[in-house]
Amino acid sequence: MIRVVIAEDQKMVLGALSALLELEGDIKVVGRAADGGEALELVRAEKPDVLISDIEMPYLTGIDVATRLKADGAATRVLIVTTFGRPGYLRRAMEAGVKGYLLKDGPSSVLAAAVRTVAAGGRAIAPELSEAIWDAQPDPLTDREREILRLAEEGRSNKDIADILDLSPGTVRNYLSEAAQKLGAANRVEAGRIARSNGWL
Amino acid sequence: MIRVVIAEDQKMVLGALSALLELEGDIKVVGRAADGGEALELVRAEKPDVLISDIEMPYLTGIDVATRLKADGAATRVLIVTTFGRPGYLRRAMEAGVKGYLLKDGPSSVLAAAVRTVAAGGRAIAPELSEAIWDAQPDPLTDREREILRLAEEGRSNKDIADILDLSPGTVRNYLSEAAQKLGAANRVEAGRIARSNGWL
DNA sequence: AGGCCGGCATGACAAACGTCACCTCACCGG
DNA sequence: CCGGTGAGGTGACGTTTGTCATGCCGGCCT
Repeated sequence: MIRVVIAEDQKMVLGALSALLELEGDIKVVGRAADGGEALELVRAEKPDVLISDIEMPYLTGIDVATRLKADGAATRVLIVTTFGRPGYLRRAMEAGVKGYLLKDGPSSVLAAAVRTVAAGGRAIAPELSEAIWDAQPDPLTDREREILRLAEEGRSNKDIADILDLSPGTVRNYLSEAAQKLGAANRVEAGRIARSNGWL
Repeated sequence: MIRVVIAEDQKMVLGALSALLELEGDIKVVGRAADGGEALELVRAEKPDVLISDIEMPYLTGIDVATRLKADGAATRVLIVTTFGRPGYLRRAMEAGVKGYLLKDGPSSVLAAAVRTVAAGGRAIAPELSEAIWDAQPDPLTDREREILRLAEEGRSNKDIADILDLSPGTVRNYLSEAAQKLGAANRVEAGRIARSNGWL
């Protein structure tokens, strides 16, 4: 019997995925979490064979959880199920020691199979992504650039950002200009979109 | 036996929701659609008691589908299940004659109950929203403003937008300025965020 | 016909942005 | 101790935005 914990912030989806897996004779859902913190606690307490997790969750993302479990040296294997096929996400997930990465766009029938594969020590990557990982350039942004870009994305002015980060407005301009160049964008808005679509924000 | 069709573009979630409902003795899933067009065809063919639909779907949104069914004079009642609690969406949904509106954030246990309520002719609105609908101001934007704001959001310059819409750049600036004032925003980016978070884009 | 929009345009001005060259200073590794 | 190197800053310059007042025109209402 494969014991799994599921983490997913949309409770309706969490319940539905549980129902889906409970239909399988060889899989047992031993825990449900609606955010990253809960997921981590549950895995530590239950030591399931597999953690199925979304990426975008309050407080701790699925990748954060995977990173901490890896640091723990936990035996639980992580299977990410997410909406976003962004190469940057997949890359970071792999670096966090994740064993499986599926898209919610994909057929639900593959979920149980992926759980079994991962529980048995294998890997399960959504086919549409297994190729994309090769040409996934690494994140070209520095931490500062990322931070500033995130604020710029929210519609804040250079001065606002400068106040928040305790920098000079000129420095903010420089970082933003640099980021835009790296990303091949004509302005902050486009830069934000490009970075986000690659999973770099 | 309540016959339902489910429309949801994330196939994994579609499968999971089906599984969840199939567990109920009195509900039968007679069709699954992964986009708005399919959903419409299926409902017309199957004439189910209830259509459970997401809003954001390729080609036709859940609200579009509801609008067309209303125009058909179809007996099928529509239950929206979506991620977004945006007042504007709920408002538009109600205007499209939708009978139920749930959030994916809510507990999965309410889904079956909502299906029964709606099938019986009642209404099922997520409690966190039933109040919000009262103070949902109507969309203050004109079509032109909306159109221009959408392009501005993508990082395009006034000149780009002017070329696309065959207007003068000055006019574009004026519309954007007007939209920002209406929305209480300091710039185009903030305006875009505000409009989007209200479901006006 | 007269009046009143709504959609579009212009011109002017200030503020915010994007780009570049160049500077400081702390730190780190020979 | 000296030469990188990297985070942060400055100043100048041109471009893009945001704001406003003003004007034109084609419907539309009465």
